[in-house]
Amino acid sequence: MNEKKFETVVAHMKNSGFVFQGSEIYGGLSNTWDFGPLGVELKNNIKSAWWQKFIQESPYNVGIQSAILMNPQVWVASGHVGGFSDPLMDCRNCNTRHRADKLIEDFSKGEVNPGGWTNEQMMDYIKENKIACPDCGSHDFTDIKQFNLMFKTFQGVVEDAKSAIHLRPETAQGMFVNFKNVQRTMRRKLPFGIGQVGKSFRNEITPGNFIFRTREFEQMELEFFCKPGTDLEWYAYYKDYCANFLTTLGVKKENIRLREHEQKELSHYSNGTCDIEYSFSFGWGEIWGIADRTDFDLNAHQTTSKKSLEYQDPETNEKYLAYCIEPSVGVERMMLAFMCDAYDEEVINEKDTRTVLRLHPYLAPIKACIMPLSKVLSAKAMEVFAKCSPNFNCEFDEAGSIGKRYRRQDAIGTPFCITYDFDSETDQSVTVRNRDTMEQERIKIEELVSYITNKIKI
RNA sequence: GCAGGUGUAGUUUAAUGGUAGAACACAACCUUGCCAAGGUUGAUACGAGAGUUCGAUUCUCUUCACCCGCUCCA
Repeated sequence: MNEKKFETVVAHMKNSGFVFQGSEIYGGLSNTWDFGPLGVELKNNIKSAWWQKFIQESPYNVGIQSAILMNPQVWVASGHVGGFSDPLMDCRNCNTRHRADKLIEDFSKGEVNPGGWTNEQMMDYIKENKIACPDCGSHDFTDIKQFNLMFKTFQGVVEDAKSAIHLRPETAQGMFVNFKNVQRTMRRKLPFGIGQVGKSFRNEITPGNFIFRTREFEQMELEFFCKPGTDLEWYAYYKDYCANFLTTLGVKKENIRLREHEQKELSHYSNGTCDIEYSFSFGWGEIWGIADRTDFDLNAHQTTSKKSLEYQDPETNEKYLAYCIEPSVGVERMMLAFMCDAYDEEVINEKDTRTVLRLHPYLAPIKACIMPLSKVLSAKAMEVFAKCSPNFNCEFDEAGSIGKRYRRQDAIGTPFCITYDFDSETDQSVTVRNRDTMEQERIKIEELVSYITNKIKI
């Protein structure tokens, strides 16, 4: 996607009620975004599509909702406390940023491991060995600063170290720590999965690209547990399944690719990781990460909590830790991909273009707009609205010419426009116009709800 | 966080050391009977704060936000 189109899509989202800048009347807050009336509908639809496809329709999977605030030990076990804190410093000469530990590792060709060092130790080592900036060769570094990806806050009224807790940087750990609870209460046998949709928080050093990388975001994660040895099978299955999900709901095939991580890129615990990337204007951006995490997480929690998280196979009675396949996706990123591929400007003639948001009907914020052909028909048309509104999200519009009202709905992705005209009273029917085919159909008012309902399913 | 650029109605923009015009969009009324028609009227802006000045949207500083680059990976 080219930059100009991306900017157009972003402008359209801001102008039509999908996204607003966060805290706008106070001058905003860096990289925060509020979702407007249309944005929240779209997001909700994306989330319920995911829930339907990954939880509801799956014979294996169930959902949970775990707390955002978790026991600090969770983040010790997951590696977020130790591993997600990077010692960073800037080169004053060329304004590039570097990880101090990486510079030292690279300099010593892997012989020195600064893993447990303090900032002072690292700084001393860099000065003693005259390590230069890899980009410009100068020696003018700022002091090392620790960046921890997790937001810190305090539980209780006293702000002391004992009550310090973190906002979760991912939802996954909520599933791992509830492995036993879910398995026991839902009487699950392997394989089974636990899914969750919810907010996560990361104090990103470099957020940006509109809603692509923000510090507060929403994830849809599935932790799918299976018997060791069957993991690669499930890994392959979910790669396909996730890609299909995207294309079914309107992402163009040519705009996504599956990028398998190379061996050296893989985490030490992973048997395979694959990113589903979308071609944004700023390059290929990851929207879905599918990883074979082996038994790393359950093992880590078992060790740290000293509670057994083993599964006892009911047939063989053997005990083992389940392996885990994790497809993890960001709601906002997915939303951005859907918006980019849905946005279309149809040229009618030299002077006139029609902006159409070709969102999948399931995702469309508004499913139908009911409009009276003339204002004298408003009261009758309102009755049609009242009939529809309990079943799906719809809107009533009587302002402006009929053509203008069609265009307004096209621009926000509404798949159906329902016109109540002067014949409607006598034939008890309305005209339903389809956004994509532009075809019009005469539908009996009493069949209207089931007609629309059938067309907005996945 | 560092370096560079930007900041005028909802959007796109014009002009100016003497406090702002326009187009589209929006609202009301008239008109209109299935794809952005027309008319009348109306509301809405100099990102915020401080300084220089008789006076600042314009000059200076600070701050905030946005865009581009650097380590990130939903």
